[in-house]
Amino acid sequence: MEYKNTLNLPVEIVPMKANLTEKEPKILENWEKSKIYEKIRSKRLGAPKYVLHDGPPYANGSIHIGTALNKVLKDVVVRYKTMRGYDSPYIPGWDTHGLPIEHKVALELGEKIKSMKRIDIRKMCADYAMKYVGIQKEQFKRLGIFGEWDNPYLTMDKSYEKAIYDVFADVVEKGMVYRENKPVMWCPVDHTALAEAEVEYKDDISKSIYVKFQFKDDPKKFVIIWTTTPWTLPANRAVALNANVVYAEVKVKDETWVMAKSLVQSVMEKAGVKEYEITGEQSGKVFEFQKILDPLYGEERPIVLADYVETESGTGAVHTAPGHGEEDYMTGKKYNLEIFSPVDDYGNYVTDLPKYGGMNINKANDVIIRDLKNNGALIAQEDFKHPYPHCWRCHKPLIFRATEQWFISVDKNNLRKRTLEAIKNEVHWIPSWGENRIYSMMETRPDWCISRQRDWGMPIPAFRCESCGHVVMDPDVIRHVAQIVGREGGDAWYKYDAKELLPPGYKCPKCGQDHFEKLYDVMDVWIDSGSSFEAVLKPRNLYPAALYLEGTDQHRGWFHSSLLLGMIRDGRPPYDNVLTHGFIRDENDQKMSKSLGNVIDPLDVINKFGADVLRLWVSSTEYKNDVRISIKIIEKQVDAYRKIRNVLRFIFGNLYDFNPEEKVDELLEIDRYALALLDKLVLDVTQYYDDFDFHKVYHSVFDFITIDMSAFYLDILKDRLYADGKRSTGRRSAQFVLYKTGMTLLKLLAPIIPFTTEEIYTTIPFRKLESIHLEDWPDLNKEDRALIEKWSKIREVRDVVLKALEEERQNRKIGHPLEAKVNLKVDGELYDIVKSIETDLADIMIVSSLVLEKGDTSVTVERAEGQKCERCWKYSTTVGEDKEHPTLCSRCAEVIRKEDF
RNA sequence: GGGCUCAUAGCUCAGAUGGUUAGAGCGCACGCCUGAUAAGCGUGAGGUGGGUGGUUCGAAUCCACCUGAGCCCA
Repeated sequence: MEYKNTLNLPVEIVPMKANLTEKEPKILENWEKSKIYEKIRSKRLGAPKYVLHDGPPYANGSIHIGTALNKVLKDVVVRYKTMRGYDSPYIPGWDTHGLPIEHKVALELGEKIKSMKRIDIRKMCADYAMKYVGIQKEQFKRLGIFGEWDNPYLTMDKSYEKAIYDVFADVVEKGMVYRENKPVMWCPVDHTALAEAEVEYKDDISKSIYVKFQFKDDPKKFVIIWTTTPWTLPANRAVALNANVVYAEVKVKDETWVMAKSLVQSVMEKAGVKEYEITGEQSGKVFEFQKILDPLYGEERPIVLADYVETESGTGAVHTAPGHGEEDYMTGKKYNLEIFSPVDDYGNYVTDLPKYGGMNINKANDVIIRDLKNNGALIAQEDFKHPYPHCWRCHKPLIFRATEQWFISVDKNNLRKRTLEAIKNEVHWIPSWGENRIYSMMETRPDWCISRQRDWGMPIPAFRCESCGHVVMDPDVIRHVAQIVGREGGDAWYKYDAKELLPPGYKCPKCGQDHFEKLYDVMDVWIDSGSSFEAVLKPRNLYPAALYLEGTDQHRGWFHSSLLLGMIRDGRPPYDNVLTHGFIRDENDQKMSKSLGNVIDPLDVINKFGADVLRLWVSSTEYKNDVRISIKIIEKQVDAYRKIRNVLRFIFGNLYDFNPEEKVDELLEIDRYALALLDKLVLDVTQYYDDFDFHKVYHSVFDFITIDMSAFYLDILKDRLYADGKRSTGRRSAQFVLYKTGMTLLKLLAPIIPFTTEEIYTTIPFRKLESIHLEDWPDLNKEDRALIEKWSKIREVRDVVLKALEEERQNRKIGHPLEAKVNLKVDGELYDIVKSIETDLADIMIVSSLVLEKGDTSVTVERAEGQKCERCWKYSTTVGEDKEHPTLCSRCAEVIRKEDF
């Protein structure tokens, strides 16, 4: 008789080879075909809601690893909450307006764009966005993200666009929108405003000059400023010093020049002054609000303080033209200076500017330098090479030029204060430092510049009266336009003329006339996405959201804009919790970049290893900080995946003849211990999911699988499963625990590896539902603490025995542990513990026999007595006793006789 | 330059309130098994806790500074 055939060896139900790249697409297909997501949704209908509101990624390219990280994290949250019994819908969205798309379209069009109508450019932008919405959608689905992919939100949806206007009308109505000059980058050749992304920096040579500004109450005292843009001097409104720099008073002939002390020598060399004397020094602070006279016009101007004034070059003093520089503008706002910008679209001074009106600013440089020389204000001049912004299209130098922009005031109606309080009191920030981060941003941020001189976005619904020039920004008008936009989309602004967009009979509130022109700025896209709570959540009755989950860059981005708009519209944040993740770096902690060649493409990972491997990687990281990825790191996850899969395969392979409906009357102690460990695992893992600590889920499940199951429990179980009678108490007890463990592990892992858990769930014979993702979370049972403690002591004894076995293996006394007989001595409490399971000790150590004695702890190993049983491979003195089965031990002989082979 | 953040074995991570020789898994090395087999089991070697100072009887844990890295501003 071939005794091997009488063993209950595992049957391969779950194949060892994962083959995810082929299986996952098929599972996806099945999900779609059987509408699993819809079934999940309807199963949770009426349950308490848990709303994770999706922040819209920008639709201008394939997904990258960061997007993948973000979406997988969201999916894990949503799947977990769903299994816990919440109604947790996920409505994915896309950010579709904005410069990056318009920029790409412009690149494709080239020169042609200059002759195109706005509405046609917009059409191309919309097409471009739609193309990538489609691409990204498929990529997200392939990652295993569950959501309403057939009904996502797009910021260019008509209904969404209407919601933007509804929010905006509110902002206007509350008096928070104003219009003011602000410098933007301007190309005088293409006469258009440019965004930072459209600017290229290259070296340029500028004329730098050193100019004397006389103190008002001392005609012999001057502050010396330095500038590389003489043409901005006519727009000068102040001189800025640094409060933390020491300024010297330098005697030059009968004059006193003020400049940074550390720069005196170099300035004097440039000015060709050989004889001078430092007669005093002052902190920059003391000059604040002193009056100086402008050398071109003789106007009185204040001295102000600004910490961007540096002493690397120049004089430690600069003039300040708030209409011609970002920093100057900030200083201008701070000191309430005029934002003066006397330059037109073509780079010429406006005609009514005294002295230089109508002149091109490039020519004006020389004229102004000459004038300064003539009136004695110029003390030095040189060429200065520095990086300077140029137009991406015509490659000519740009200028800063103030134009009319729209702003949302952050301080009107106490908005900033109320928002700061809400940050502290109404939102839970995870990790906790997020609160501090967004708080200090909100505390110091300037007013929100919301207008962009572009075409691809939501038009700012402003009209200008053709009679009196009054600019209309009226909430009722906006709501009227919103109705039209709700029907026809933002394009309506370009399709219809002003009369058709305004309410019938609308008259200018200033002059009573009724002829208007439309203005053509569009909104900052942060208004678009920041309005999503209005556009997406409220209509679906999902407001406010439980959670926003994005990268930490969104503390200034989406969290920030959503918060401000939420505070204005509803007086509360649109979210209760904000969870942030870090950024992805390579294994050397460097950021990913094409030039470094360290970019990992999520699609490559999916195509090579499978989405579940990528998701397993996500779950393994402490994503609240930055995380690392590389091929090597992914390959580690492949190993981990194999281990998990193999243990599940072993578990279910031993359950081929198990029927969970049949009662198992009695559990062995070690089996109850295994269940206690499982109970503890479920409790721990649940807590970790609740805390969004997915890496702890990963590690605790993985440790359970490898340490508690594979290396301990399952290894010990083999003899019982294989060699005991098929229906014996021992085998059925083990199978019951395996069944519990297997099903529980599938559920615990389902949010992380949805494909594999589904594959196994639909393969094994125990499935009750159509999909693992329709299952509920495992029950939470308090683990048997005493049993766990008792057995952890037993396991310590086991470690000592194992070590002794290893020694004798090295000494060639034994090979397989079943060749050993162990003599174990322990004392005290430990003896009592071990004694209580004495008959199982040999099996627990996986040796053929074990003799327990009381005494100082010691382990000795000798060759097992008796013969090796041909069936169970244990050594036993009972081998040979049975006449019918002379090569079997008594246990096996009995099993054989009882079972019918 | 400013705000926030991170830095524990090759890798991924643990390590309330400062207190015995800093832990786990993976990987690696060596060995066992060949009835989980492109599997399984055992043993072992790996850490000046980024660096320098300080507080303390005592610090990976508290403080300061420095270095490197990241996000957001300027």
